[in-house]
Amino acid sequence: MPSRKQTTEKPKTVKPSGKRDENFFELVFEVARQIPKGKVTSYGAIAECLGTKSSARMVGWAMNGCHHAKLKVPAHRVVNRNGMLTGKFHFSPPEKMEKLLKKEGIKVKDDQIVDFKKHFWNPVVELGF
DNA sequence: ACGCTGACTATTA
DNA sequence: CTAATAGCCAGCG
Repeated sequence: MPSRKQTTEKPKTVKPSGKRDENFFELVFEVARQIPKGKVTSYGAIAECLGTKSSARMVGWAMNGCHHAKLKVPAHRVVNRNGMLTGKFHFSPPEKMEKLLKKEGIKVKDDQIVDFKKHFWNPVVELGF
């Protein structure tokens, strides 16, 4: 095989539309939209899927602009590694988040998802990484 | 331009 | 076991 520069290169999926990672945000939104109903994931999982595992904060921060995105992003399906709805206060109203989760069949107790592992959706695996 | 903050996570004490 | 700290990167004052 030809010598391929493999420095700290991130795998990154190639967009069929030929659009590269315009912004980290778009990529995060895209993955978040792939989350099936009744499933949840963590910022770190998405970050890892993008190749920036160490920058889980950027994922959550990108979510901050989810309202700014053209398409809707199921940010309510994205929680922290503990399954806690840390970002519920960023919703309007905050209770909307757990309400949506419960509506999708996910039980939330004390701002925390019950059986989080059970509903966990790994983008790295599901997207075919 | 510098420093603080933040929807996180992993490691160490 | 829980608590504190470091690493992360971009926006905002």
